[in-house]
Amino acid sequence: MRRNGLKGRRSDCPVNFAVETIGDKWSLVILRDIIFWGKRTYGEFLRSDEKIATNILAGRLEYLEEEGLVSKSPHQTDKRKDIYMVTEKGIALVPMFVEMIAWSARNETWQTMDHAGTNQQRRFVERTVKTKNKAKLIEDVIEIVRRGGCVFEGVTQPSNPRPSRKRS
Amino acid sequence: MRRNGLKGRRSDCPVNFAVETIGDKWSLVILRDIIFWGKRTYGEFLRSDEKIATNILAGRLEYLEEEGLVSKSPHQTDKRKDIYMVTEKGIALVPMFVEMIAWSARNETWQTMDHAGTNQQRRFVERTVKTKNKAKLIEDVIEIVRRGGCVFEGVTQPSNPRPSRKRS
DNA sequence: TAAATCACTTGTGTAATGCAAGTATTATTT
DNA sequence: AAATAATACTTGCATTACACAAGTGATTTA
Repeated sequence: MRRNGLKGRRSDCPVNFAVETIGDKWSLVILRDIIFWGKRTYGEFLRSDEKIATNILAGRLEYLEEEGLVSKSPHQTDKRKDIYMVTEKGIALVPMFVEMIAWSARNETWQTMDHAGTNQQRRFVERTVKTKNKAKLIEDVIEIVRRGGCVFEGVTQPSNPRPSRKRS
Repeated sequence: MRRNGLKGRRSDCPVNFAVETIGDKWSLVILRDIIFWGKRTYGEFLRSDEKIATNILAGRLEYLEEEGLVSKSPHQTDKRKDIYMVTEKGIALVPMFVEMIAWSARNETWQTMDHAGTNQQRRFVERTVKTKNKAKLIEDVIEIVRRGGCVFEGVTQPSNPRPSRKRS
């Protein structure tokens, strides 16, 4: 295999590689929206609870596409929209997502926050903590996502209207 | 359990919680130094390959202590130094570290970088990817760290001399 | 006891992120 | 058909995180 410097990274450490590649404030949140919530369009990402700014979202989607973690393709019927999907490279992050969720769920600070989630979410989070077979859980999620599905089905938010300018 | 708002977080999502809590450019690198390399002092962290700036390191150590991920205690014999150790809350991140390492190791961009690591490192990275029993690997690491050890033994870097000011 | 080490702080510059407003294109409503 | 609305952005500016260089005081070593 032809090796090629540090590619602008601070070191060759795999922990550092992950931190530098996906350790910003938004990349994993966007991938979560796709993998767990089945969101696929710019507008759907914008409507997430975390309220990403429009310019940041545009930049992160461009970055994730460059990194090969998501793919972008035109919407079949609506020419205004593009569809963002997670690639195999992005799906490879599922084990990390599961451990991140399990860590948060075991963290007292998270536990003592208010939670507004559905039963479906609560059950999944609990499963990441309690399962005796994490590999199976991870495989299940990967299979669902490979088939074009997502972990929590049928719950994308409707859009809010925007105030209109009066005509001249 | 008494719940208590979002504690300044953007949402109640466990993925977002992890991103906001440890998703900066340095927290996980410092914890890696403790858990994997057995580093314990400010100076040892400074000498890591990633070359963290002195002020950033001071800030991150303070933050990690506040979050309860590391503990700080005076050095037994050298009054200039403090010893930083990983707490149980920090040890709980080991499964995430293992999956991060496995993800990077399976990522082509990382694979085609130059690697200067030791055989010990290479074997560990390979094990995260190839093991049939990830739970065992994780338990092994946690046990070592709980006993005050680290994954890669006996390899902390010596310090470099600093140019001296002449006396008046 | 001078020099070196150590764990920082301070000052300043740059990069990432955040907010509000605007724009071009396409879709929908009247 | 024309107006309105929706969608996916961009632009300009403010703020926060991180980066670099140079110090400082306490302690240890030569």
